[in-house]
Amino acid sequence: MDAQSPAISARTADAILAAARRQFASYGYDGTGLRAIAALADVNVALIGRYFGSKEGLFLAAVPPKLEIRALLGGSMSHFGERAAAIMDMKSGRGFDPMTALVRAAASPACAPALRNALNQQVIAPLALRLEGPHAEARAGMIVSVMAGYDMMLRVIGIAALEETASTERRRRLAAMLQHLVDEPLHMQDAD
Amino acid sequence: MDAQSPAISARTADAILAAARRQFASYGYDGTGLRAIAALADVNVALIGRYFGSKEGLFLAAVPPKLEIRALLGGSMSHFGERAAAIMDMKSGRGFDPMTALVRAAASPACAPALRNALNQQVIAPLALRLEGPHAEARAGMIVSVMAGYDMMLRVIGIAALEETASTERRRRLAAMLQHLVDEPLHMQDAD
DNA sequence: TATTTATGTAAACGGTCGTTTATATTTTCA
DNA sequence: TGAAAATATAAACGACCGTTTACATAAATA
Repeated sequence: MDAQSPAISARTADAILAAARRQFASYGYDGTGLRAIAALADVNVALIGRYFGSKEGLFLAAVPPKLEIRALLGGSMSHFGERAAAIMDMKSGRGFDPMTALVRAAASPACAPALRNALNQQVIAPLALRLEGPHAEARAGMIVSVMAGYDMMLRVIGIAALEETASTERRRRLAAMLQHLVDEPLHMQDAD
Repeated sequence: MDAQSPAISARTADAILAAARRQFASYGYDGTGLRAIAALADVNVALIGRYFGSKEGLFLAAVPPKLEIRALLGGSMSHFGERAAAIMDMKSGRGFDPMTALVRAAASPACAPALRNALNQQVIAPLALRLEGPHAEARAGMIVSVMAGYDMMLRVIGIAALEETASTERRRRLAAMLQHLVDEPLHMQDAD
C-alpha cells in the first residue's frame, strides 16, 4: 500500500473517532490527551498517529464534520426558534454534542481556523439561505453566536441562573432570541 | 516575615498581573505558559510561584476580579442594549478584555468554577437587580450568554459573517438582542 | 559596619505531552 | 504452506510544562 496512506481498519478508525469526540467534547482540545483517547477506544496510542497523522488531524476528522444545522432547518422558519431551542435543551449527557465540543475547543489556535470554516460552510451558509430579508449572513452568524453562548454558559461554565431555571422557561427565552433574529425584517418595518 | 506570605514588591506583582491578563486573554489558560508571562513582565519565572503560589492562583488573581458589569449599569436600563453593544464593539486590541479572557479560559477545568462564581456575584447578580419583572436572574444570565457568544464568534473564532458586517449594523443587532431581554416583561404582556 | 530581612535569580526536578521508531502479530492470497 | 501485505504493539525520544530548591543580591535596620 501507498506509504503515505496507512493501512486502515474501519472499525478501529471509528472507535478512535468516537472516543475522540467524547473526550474533546468533555475536556476541550488542550485538555484531551491522545493516551486517554486511545484507552477509551481500547487501542494503542501509536495507531492514532498512523490513522490520523496528528492530534490536530484527529480533531479535524472528528469534530468539524459534525457541525451542521440540517436537523434544525427541516420545517418552517417561522418555528425555527422553538425547534432550535428544543434541540439545544434535549442534549443527553451520553451522546456527543458538537456545539459543546466547539465551545470547549474554540480557544485553541490549532482548532479555531477549522471551526471557523466548518461553521461558515456547514452552518451559517445553509442557515442564511433560509433567512429572508437583508443581512441574512450576519443574522445567521448572530443566531450561531446566541446558541454557542447559551451552550457555554449553561454547560461549560454552568451558570446557576440558567441551570436553576425551569427547562421550559429557558427554552422559551432562547427560542424568542433566535426567532427574533429570523424575523428581524418584520420588526424593522416599524423601527427607525 | 511570615513564611506563608512571601515578600512582595507591588511593582513586580502588578507587572506579573498585567502580563498574565494579556497572555490569558490572547491564548487562554492552557495556551499560556508561565515562562511567557514572566518574560513579558521582565521577571523571573520563580517569582510567579512566590507571589501567586501557582498558575491557577495567578489566574484567579488576574482575571476574575476584572469581570464586572458596573460600567454598563450606569444610566437608564431602557438604553442598556445600546450601551452594552457600544462597549462590546469598542474593544481595542491593546487593552485587556476580560470577556475575551473568560471565553478563552472557560474550557479549562481549573478556571470554570472561579469564572462561574465571579460571573454570578460580579455580573449576573448586580445586573439582575436592575432588571424589572419576573425571572430577573435568568434574564441576566441570558444577557451574559448573548454577550459571551458574540465575543466568541467575533473575536475568538472570527466568523466572517460578523467580521464583515459594518460595525454599526452589528451593534444595532446586538443591542436589540440585549434590550429584548431587558424589556421582556413588556413583550410578555401581548404574548400567550 | 554587621546582621537580618526582602527580593530576585539560576538551575534542576518530575511529569506529561505528541510523536516516532523498531518490532510483533495477524490477515491475505498466490 | 509460504511470502507479502495489513494491522497492532511496546518502548523510547525530545520538548515543554508547572513547580521547587538552593543560592545570590539588594535594602533595611540596629
